[in-house]
Amino acid sequence: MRAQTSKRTDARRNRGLILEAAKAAFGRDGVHASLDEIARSAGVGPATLYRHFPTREHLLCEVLHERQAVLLALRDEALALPDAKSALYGWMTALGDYLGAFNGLPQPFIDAFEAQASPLAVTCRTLVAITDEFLARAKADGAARQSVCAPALFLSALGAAFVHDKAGRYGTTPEQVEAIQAFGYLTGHPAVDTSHSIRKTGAFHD
Amino acid sequence: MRAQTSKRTDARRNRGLILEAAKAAFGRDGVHASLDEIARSAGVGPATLYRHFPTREHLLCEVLHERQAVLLALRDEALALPDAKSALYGWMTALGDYLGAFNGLPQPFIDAFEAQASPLAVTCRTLVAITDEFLARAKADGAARQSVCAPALFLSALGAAFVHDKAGRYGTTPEQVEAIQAFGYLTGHPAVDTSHSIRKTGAFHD
DNA sequence: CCTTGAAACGGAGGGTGCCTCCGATTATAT
DNA sequence: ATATAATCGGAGGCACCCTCCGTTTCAAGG
Repeated sequence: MRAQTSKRTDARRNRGLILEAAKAAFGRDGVHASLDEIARSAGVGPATLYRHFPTREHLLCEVLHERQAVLLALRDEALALPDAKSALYGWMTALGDYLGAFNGLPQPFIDAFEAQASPLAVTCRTLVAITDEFLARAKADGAARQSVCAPALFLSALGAAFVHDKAGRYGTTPEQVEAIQAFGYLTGHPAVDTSHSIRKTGAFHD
Repeated sequence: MRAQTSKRTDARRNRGLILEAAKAAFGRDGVHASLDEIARSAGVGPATLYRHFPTREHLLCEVLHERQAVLLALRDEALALPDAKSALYGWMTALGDYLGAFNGLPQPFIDAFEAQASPLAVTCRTLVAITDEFLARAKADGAARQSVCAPALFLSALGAAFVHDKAGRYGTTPEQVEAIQAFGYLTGHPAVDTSHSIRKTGAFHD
């Protein structure tokens, strides 16, 4: 959250140049864009980049801040919807768009999930928390299944984002994938949602 | 499918050594394991590895053959089930296990999806075709939603596999993620399944 | 304006991984 | 036993990541 509060003007300037170059590179080449190349196109040495952003995740995190503002605006928009189901669906759509900002973005999020040291981890937790808000409201309204939990739903969003833009290549559409995420591929409900026979691993195992 | 049909015995021997080393390395380090390291641990030079397997995907594809036998056996097992829903669910579970064989395996599959030159592309198509069999039967039985198509379902499986083993890290379980994949997170059905008002992008947009 | 100390810079370079030449080696056929 | 063709593997080029350290630049104080 801290802004470019550095003492020297050249440092602030370079920081901005690097962020600009990184935004372009991540957008063009995905999250695995070469950091040396980013430094080069920003007109700074590699060491300067690493001094400002110790890891790729730090850089990525800062570049994402702009997109996060959009995401939070969409959250507010969705929160204002009277229908809990539409609100949750709207949030999940916005989340999907956010996670599709750069090619390969779900991967660092997954990694951050396990390494809480990553600067993305806090973002991760925030997104799960917001998801939980929408989910709780939808559950209370009967709009979401009772057995869904926020972390799993967030993971599901990561998985969907992972495959989202590849749908066109194989005779299907992103909307189809989203529909499976939202409504499943099977008909009916899992056993745990109907309070009948709560066996260990769901209805159809063995 | 062609076995080790090479002219010289040392070539066949090396091929086997490389496959053995690769299986261990992929299992330990995931699909991004160092190829030079695999060659080293197999006791051959890097060039030998690349002569036998021009790309990482070729090597991966061969290593996966063993697992594919298991997968096909599970398919037969599922095909024998009288219930179409259990059959489809069983297949999706088997597919998920297969895709979880090595850490990061979904990524090469996604890549193969777009580059039909990859040796994994044919595997990809086969898996989609099998998925389609189970899906068609389930649809006819009313066990699967009508608007689900096999490519989208396969992509969904890739997405689920991508996040599958990370569930434990964040207070949820793989089963939760599978449940969302199978039954969705929302209640009810999408508009397209009820033959009412087929608008372009589903029920909850805008 | 000049000095001066600290902050910031960036080139050089070490480590690793990918992949390919090409001279050396080895298997097989005659 | 020899010839020949298949196979091997080390060396090395290239890209990327990241860091050390001598040099430059800022800005505060005289």
